[in-house]
Amino acid sequence: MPSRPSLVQIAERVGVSPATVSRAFNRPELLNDATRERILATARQLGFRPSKVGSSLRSGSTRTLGLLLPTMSNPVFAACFEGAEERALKAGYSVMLATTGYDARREREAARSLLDHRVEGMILTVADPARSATLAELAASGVPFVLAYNESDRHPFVSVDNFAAAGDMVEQLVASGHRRLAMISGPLDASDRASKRLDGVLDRAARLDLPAPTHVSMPRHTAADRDRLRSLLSSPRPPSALFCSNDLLAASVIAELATLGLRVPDDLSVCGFDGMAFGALMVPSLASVHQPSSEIGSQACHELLKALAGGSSRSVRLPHRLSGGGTVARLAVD
Amino acid sequence: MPSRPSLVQIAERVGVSPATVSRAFNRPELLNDATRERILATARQLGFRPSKVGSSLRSGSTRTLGLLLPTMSNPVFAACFEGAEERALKAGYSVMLATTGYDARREREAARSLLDHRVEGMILTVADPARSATLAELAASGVPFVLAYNESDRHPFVSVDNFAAAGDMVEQLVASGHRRLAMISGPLDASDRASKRLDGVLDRAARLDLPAPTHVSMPRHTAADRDRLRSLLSSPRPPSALFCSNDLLAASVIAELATLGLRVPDDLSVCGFDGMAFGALMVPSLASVHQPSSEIGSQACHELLKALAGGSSRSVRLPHRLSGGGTVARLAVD
DNA sequence: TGCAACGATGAAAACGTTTGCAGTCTGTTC
DNA sequence: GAACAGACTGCAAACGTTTTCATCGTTGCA
Repeated sequence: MPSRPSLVQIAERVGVSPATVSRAFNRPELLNDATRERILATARQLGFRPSKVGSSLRSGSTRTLGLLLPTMSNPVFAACFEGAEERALKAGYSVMLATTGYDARREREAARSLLDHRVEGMILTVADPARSATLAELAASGVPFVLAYNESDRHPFVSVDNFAAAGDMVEQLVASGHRRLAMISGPLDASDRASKRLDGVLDRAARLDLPAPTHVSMPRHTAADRDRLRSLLSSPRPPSALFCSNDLLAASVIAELATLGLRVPDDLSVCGFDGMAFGALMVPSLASVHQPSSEIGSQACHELLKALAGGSSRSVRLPHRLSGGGTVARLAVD
Repeated sequence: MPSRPSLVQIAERVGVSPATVSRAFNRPELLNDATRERILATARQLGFRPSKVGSSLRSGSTRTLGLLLPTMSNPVFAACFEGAEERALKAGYSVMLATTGYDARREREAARSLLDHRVEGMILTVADPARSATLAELAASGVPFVLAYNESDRHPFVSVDNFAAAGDMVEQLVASGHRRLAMISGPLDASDRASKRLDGVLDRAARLDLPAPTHVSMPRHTAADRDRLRSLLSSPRPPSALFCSNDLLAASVIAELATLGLRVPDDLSVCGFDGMAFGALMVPSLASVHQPSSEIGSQACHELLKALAGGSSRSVRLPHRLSGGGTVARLAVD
């Protein structure tokens, strides 16, 4: 197993200068056809491919983007990744991915590591853009970045309008005859999305003269806590519909309800937020606010690339869409 | 926005040699306390962090691993990624992730790109290790790699024993009173796992004197084709249980069955393979062969790190586990 | 014939680090 | 007082590229 040959060794072998070998790969049109072929043939034969490490150093450009997302276990972020990756690939960029597990410390470390690798730009989702140390550091570093899913008035982002979207779901629940709602979320301080969605729910409920929806916060983002769920349902006038701040949580809620002997939607309606592909496969299918995750990723990447090309990134709000599902019952009017 | 300072500029600023600055970060114990502090302070103040590009070039080590997986939309691979990432992180490695979308061409391009970036090792899942051009190239390159999910007698891998695992599921189905089985998979030539699982099913069925299970191949890995499903069920003696070669496919099958008016498990039993976390949240919960995806990722990474440390990687078969679920009915004996 | 322009290639510097070797102190030991 | 050890730091080369500038033939044209 020969240690990878370098451009210089190819040059020696072929009997040309390193510059010429370099040109054979980067500016092939500059070379005499015969020379070029001779070089490429030798390169192929020896298994040579130019090292990006060397070229990054010399050119000052790594052609690599950093992606910093909470977790890949949430299909929303997985889709976002794929959207961004595809877009990056088309533009000739590679992707370094790091996950934070919703942990601020890991988030900071990972961002630093990405910067150390000299990624040229970054796409990331943080807990709360207003208080994120990571974001401050990133801004100070001068490396362009675009937020995904977060909303911010200080930094470019790509997301849906969480406030409005949550409100629209309330409206749809009301249209189905529901008036007593509850919002279920994970820890609010670890997700500005969840906060915005809750605000949207409360606001719209108020406008529609609904009784103020209860809010229950679960200890984890994507798993329902059985006791808190039970206590919510045993209140004097329990909700007829549970709006969960994300789809995984909704699925978990439904599963917990089943263990409590409650069937969805017959005994209780449930809906989520995200529109993950999987929701459509559930039986009954999960009602949700669909956000175009893959597009969020690709758009974020697109905006980032604009910045890298010397332009500047704009914030983008992509349209959401209510995807009705079998988990919300149509109630007879009181 | 000041362009990132280099180690040399810090050196000048502090009034020491570049070597000393380098040591402040890599061998701090070598330095006089005062010097070290002066350097680190200036570095912090100017926002300097040593560039991995420079150090990779000089040291010949990028401390980066490549991950090449079919898709992040399948939670199995997402979990595998997270397992590997965590393990890599602990060892001080970063991760470059690329997805192939089950496409051989993209697979090859992505592998090359990772090699160009001089990843020190690679973890990957290919369609069929025996015929993979990517794998051949990779082996020729001399970069160590470990297969995940694939099984091979020529390359190190980490996976479950697909043949045996599928057989065990057959056994469990039989224990629940099922005798007429069907296996549903995606395109076999794009997944050696699916093939092995099918073999396992056929083999065990034969041993148990079952009627030979039908096999239906769907055009896509994770989506059921309605027509093929219908034609399977309208055969003279239709199966009572459908064994799907992965969980996403199983979920899709269940959803399709629902649109055909068939309820699971009352009218038909369904089970999958993967044990994705999500299956447990389905109602009823999805019966499946659980493979420890996160551990597959971390073990693969572990084996890879062993190779990088000068040792060699061994193939590992991790234990599978049948996770009984509500989607398989317990039939009365004929 | 002379000169410009062009095509093809080479020489060398530069990118940001790391590290073996050598050097300068200081303090210690006979 | 000399030799020496140890602590600390500097010098300079090297890693694999890219790119500017220069060079050398050739060709086209006046």
